[in-house]
Amino acid sequence: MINYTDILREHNLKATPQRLAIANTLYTNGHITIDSLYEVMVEKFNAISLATIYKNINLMLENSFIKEVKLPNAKSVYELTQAPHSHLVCTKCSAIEDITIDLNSIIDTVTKTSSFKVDSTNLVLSGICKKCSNN
Amino acid sequence: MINYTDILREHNLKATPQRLAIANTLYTNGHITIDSLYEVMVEKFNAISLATIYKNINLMLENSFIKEVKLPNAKSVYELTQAPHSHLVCTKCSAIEDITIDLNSIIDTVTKTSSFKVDSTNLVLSGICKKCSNN
DNA sequence: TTATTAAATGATAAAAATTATCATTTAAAT
DNA sequence: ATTTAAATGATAATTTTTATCATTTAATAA
Ligand SMILES: [Mn+2]
Ligand SMILES: [Mn+2]
Ligand SMILES: [Zn+2]
Ligand SMILES: [Zn+2]
Repeated sequence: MINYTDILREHNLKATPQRLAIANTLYTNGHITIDSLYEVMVEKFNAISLATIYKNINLMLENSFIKEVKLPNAKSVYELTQAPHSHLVCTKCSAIEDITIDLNSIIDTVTKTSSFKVDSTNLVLSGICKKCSNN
Repeated sequence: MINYTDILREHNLKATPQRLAIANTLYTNGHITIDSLYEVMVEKFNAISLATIYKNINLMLENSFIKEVKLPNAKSVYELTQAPHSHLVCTKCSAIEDITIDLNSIIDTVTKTSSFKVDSTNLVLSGICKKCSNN
């Protein structure tokens, strides 16, 4: 159980018990949908409102405390903001893995060939994870 | 005005006037949201139902006649299925450009370092387009 | 052609997802 | 301890998407 009080405040977010729990849920689960997050949160706060989940997710996104990951053929998942990274998604078991890939050579090529200035990247690779290729 | 009758049928879709119009709208506009597509379609069929748009978009996705492109901080856009390609999105003017990038070296690296078998890629690069960097 | 039929459409209701409102509570700063 | 702006929970409202169903129509074959 990590204490996210200071990090929340650094992102201009009051450190409420609900937000601390959201942060820890994201830390524990890695990537989670709104629905799953709500389910987990109800365990911890039996009277929490779904509106609180939505409001906090939106605020946390605006303040870059979390990031949204849009996946093909699935609902978005949310994660704590970390160093930029890409995602591997298994089409069999839906597992999501983080992976750090150096995209600089690609960005350079794009810059040269299209005169488009790349600021950020979003890469999702779909396929079969290690576990599923064995089973 | 391209005639999409045969191509629709190849995808097991009856060539209705509404579907032919959707296909041509996608061909003309390139990438379009559900809302914009509906607006354009109402011009051509003043009594078209929004349900028809949704049902056709979903069917066309299932039959791979079209693809969905999920963008950061924006609604999904839809496009006719083409050769796999990536997207450039301008954060100033929201313009979307197609770009073909060879990702094989990246896929190879991922396969070797993570034993994950990559089947398909989804890459969106955000930044400033040529037009916006000049203005 | 005309007849047949499964599928598509449009109108609408229903459901699901998200946001707005507001009285009450609370975190954070005095 | 007081103050206050913000957060929460309850709920309504809105938005988005899907389901239902009577009617129409595209595709096939007589
Ligand atoms: Mn991640
Ligand atoms: Mn495209
Ligand atoms: Zn798997
Ligand atoms: Zn631009």
